[in-house]
Amino acid sequence: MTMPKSQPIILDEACAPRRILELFSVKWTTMVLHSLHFHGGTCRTGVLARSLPGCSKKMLTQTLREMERDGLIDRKVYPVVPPMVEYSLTPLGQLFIEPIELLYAWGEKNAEALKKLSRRRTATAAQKSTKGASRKP
Amino acid sequence: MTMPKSQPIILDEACAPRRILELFSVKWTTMVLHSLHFHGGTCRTGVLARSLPGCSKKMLTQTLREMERDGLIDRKVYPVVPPMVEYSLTPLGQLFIEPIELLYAWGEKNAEALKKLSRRRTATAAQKSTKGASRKP
DNA sequence: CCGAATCCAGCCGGATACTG
DNA sequence: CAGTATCCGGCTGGATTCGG
Repeated sequence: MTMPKSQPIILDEACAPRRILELFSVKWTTMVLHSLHFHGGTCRTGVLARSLPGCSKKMLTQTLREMERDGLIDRKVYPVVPPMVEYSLTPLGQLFIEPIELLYAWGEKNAEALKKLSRRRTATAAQKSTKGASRKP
Repeated sequence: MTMPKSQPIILDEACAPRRILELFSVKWTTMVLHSLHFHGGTCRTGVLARSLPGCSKKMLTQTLREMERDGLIDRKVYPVVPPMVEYSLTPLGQLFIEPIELLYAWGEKNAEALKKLSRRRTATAAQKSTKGASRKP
């Protein structure tokens, strides 16, 4: 009766599940959380960096800043020389460990089936047109 | 003995769990899978589009193409007019439904706690320098 | 209704150099 | 060691237009 004939919007931008899927889609975030957890909930910048091959220093710093702003991690600077900085999971960050580790375990369990997933550049890499370069001759 | 003193790389680029986290980090992919599942495993482009507010047509098409290439979905074109195209989950795609729905449910269950996650632009939006624009006046 | 092609501003993200 | 600042090529992705 009151149901409109059109399809309902099932992934409203504000709903919690969608925000989760979006958080998971922020590059490096889940991996940082996983790595932090793996190291006991706290670890230094360098260790974090070394555990994330493929993530540049710049990317790592940016990600860490964002995560700090979002309340997922804490940053503690020790006034020593050479400098030492430790990142640790906040309670909110810890909350995410469960689903992340679940996903992680699921990945291990299904490693075989997942080999079929071939290339995975980063995202969309399909709009290379046939032209190459001619913009400003 | 053979263990090196340095920290091990725990998220090697080739390991299955990492590839999963990366797949989840590809914008729209999990949402498309979820939406497809929600609609019974198959649905038309338009319905898909309407269920993903915030996703432009172009993005949707690109994502669908990538997913098709990766074997996550199938695309079927009906030679009718007006055109009708249906996308459906492949067995590989179906495999992902379980963890995605788990995550989805987890999000609903923890909706309260997740409200703390404030802004979530898209990813990194922190490198705005102080300068603004002067390149080519 | 579904999608391809084109245009193009704006950001992404690596490399590098520099501070403390 | 940790982080910032700057340069800058190239991809991202929205808007629009055309086609069946």
